[in-house]
Parts: sequence; C-alpha cells; structure tokens
Amino acid sequence: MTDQRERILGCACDLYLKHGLDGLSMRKLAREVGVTAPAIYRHYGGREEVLADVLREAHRTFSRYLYAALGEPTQLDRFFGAGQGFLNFVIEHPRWYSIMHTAPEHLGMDKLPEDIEGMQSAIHQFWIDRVRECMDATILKDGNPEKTAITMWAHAHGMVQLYQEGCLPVSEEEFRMLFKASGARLMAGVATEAFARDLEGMVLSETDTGIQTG
Amino acid sequence: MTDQRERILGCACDLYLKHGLDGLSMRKLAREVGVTAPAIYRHYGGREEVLADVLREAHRTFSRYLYAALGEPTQLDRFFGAGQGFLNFVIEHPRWYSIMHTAPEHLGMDKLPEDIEGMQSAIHQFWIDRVRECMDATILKDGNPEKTAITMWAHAHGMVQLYQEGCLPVSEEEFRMLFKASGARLMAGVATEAFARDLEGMVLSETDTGIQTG
DNA sequence: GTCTATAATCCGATAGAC
DNA sequence: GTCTATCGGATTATAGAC
Repeated sequence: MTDQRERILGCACDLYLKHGLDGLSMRKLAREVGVTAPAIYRHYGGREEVLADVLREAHRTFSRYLYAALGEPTQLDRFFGAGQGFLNFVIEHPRWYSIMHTAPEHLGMDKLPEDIEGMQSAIHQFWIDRVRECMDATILKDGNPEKTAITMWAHAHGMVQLYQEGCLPVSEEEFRMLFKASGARLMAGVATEAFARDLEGMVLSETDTGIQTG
Repeated sequence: MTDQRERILGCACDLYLKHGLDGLSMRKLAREVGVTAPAIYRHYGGREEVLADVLREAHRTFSRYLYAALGEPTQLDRFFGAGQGFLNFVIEHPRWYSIMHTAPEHLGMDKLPEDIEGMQSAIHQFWIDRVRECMDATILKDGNPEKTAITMWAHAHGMVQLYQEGCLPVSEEEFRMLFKASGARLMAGVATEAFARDLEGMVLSETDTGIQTG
C-alpha cells in the first residue's frame, strides 16, 4: 500500500527533525511506525531510499517558503519577501536546511537522484530571477545576475551556518536583526567609495564580475 | 611515553585528513599506529580526547596560514594577505577547515574544551583587528569593526561551504577567482548607489549596523 | 605498555514461516 | 505484509595476563 509508505515517510521526517541523521536508522524508524524492521523493506528498498524521500520533503517545504513571495506586487517586495521566507525557514526548520546541505555520500548515495538535483536547480534559478528583476528595477547594480546571486547566496548561507554552529553567540531574535543588517551591509558595500574605485583597477580587471560604478 | 602520544596524534591526523571523521575510529587508529586498540587507551582517555587533539592541530595550522600576513607592510596588504591565506588553507586542507566547523556533539563532546574556544576567539579577534586597521586607513567604511567582520566572515565561509558541497560547479582555479571577485563585490556593494541611500531609511534605522554613506 | 579476549551495543539487510 | 530469527559487520571500551 502506498498509504503505508506515506505513513513511514511521515515518521521518518519526525524522527529526523527530532534527532538528526543518526536518529534515523531503519530499526528506530520501524519502532516509530509500530512495526518491525523487515516490514520497512516492503515499502523502501533501503535506508538510502528513505533519506532521499526525506530530502524531497525538505526541498518542497523550502520552496513553499520562498515561492510565497511571488505574490508580492513589486520586484523589491518579492526580493525582500524571499529573503524573509529564507530566514523564517532556516530558523523554523534548521534540520531541514541542514539535510539540504549534507554531502550525498553522507546520506549513503554516490550522487543525488536527478529529480532532487532538478529541485535544487529550480531554487537556484529562483534567486537568479529575483536578482535579475531587481537589476531591471535599478535596485541592484547592473551586471551578471548569476554571479551577484552567488555573492548574496554565499553571504546568507554563511550567516546561517555560523549561527547554527554557535559561532555567533546571539539569540534567535538578535540573529534575525543581525541577518538583515548584514544583508544591508552587503548591498551598500563595506569599502569606502574611494577604495571601491581603486578596486576596479585591481582584482576586477582580471575577471568579469559584473561590478559597475553605477 | 609522550613520544608515543605524538606518534598516535600524527596517525590520527593522517587518518582524518585522508578518510574523514568516519575513518577515524579507535580500531583503525590502532591499526595505523601498528598496535592493538586497547594500547591507544594508555595514551588517550577515549576517542573524544583524540578528536580534541586533532582539532587543536587544525586550529594551529589555520593560525599559521593567517598570521603569515602580519609580516606585510600596509594595512591593505595584511588584509588581503590574510584573505589569501584563508583561501589557500581551505583549498589545501578542506578537511581541517571542515572539522573546525563541526558541531561539538558530532565529535562526542557536550561542548568544546576551553583552550580550543580560546583559539577560536583569537582567530575571530584577528579578523576584527584586520578590519579595524582597514577602517583606520579609510579602506573600509567607518563603523563597528566586529559587525563588519561578521559580514565578511559569513560571505567567505558561505563561499567555501557552497564550493565544498559542490553547489558551485567550478574548478579549483575558477573558485579562487570567483572567491576574490565575490569578495570585491561585497566590498563595493551590490545595490545601486541610489538604492543604497534608500536602504538607510529602511532596515538600517532599526539597528546599529555601522553603515555610513562615506 | 602492550597483548588476547570479550562485553555490550548498535547497524543494514535477508530468509523463510505465516 | 508482517512476523521471528539471524547473518555479518561495525563501534567504544574494559578485564586481566604478560
């Protein structure tokens, strides 16, 4: 029955969200479902298949948080709305964010299933689209949307990682403010204007970075 | 003999750097050293103690890469030199960078030993000092050095994480350029100057972010 | 200080009865 | 579809002989 498979997946998600990857073994999963271990193998080929389904759930939930912003009226609202959705997601579901950034071999896979890679590409593309339309609206400097998206992605991801690792000794509410303020700093730039002009003649001359003086 | 303890630590580092955390069990460590498992317990109280020593090695090596930049003559040289040292470290020793950002409970510890936390504080302070002296030299905008350091730290850390997770499908050499170009983008800012001015009236009014128009 | 032997747990996965 | 029973393996850690 596919009904039972869904029940198993639900228990697997509960177990993972509560106790992490180590807490999600086939035996514990069976106990949570209320059956014995071999029964699970009637519905899933093995642990790797279960983890793949859990990972799909994580991506679906993440996408829901992001796509909600598409209902906003302006490019800026959609951009900030997506950022707010991202922040809400990582704070409300740290473990789901975590499994999305766990190396496949740590999940017992050589590489991710194609459909999951497709979900990741779609999310990546979502951010590039938000950046591009903010460039069109002269909110972001004109340039290569993909590279600008990577810069902002790296900053957001790094902030979250540092927070979740305990490198930033702040409360949840303080982190929300820190995250936004740091994002604003990225948008406005941390270098003085005089030095930013010098920068163009240095590293920027070697590569296509999409930076313009505006 | 403390001689033997050092030999064990050396083997533990080799084992970890080659095969990761899962590859560093007491049994495998014993085999690498050339003795049986119980012998290790004469020199280390348990696996957790071994991991703590490996982690100390990681911090020591990282510090060496960073502090080399202190010999440079100008604030800018020291700043960029430290950035280059950071980049070299993460590319040459990804596993050492990784264990430095592994949650303590994943190393079998409730929390990190105090001396290791001290090493982390020293590194954190090193970056704040680099930022502060660049503010003094009007390279970076005046403001709160600690907060600006966090922004740049998050960006650098995020870039590395995305690269090491395979989210950035680039070669090592391409990543080096991408890392520097993205850092330049952070320094110069991604928003248009017009929008950056608007930003001050929005999120920045709520918090002390240290952003100034210059 | 190192050994043999072993305790006590955990894991993923399977065979075969019902 | 689920069960009992089990295989084959891993792990940390300890007891006691030498």
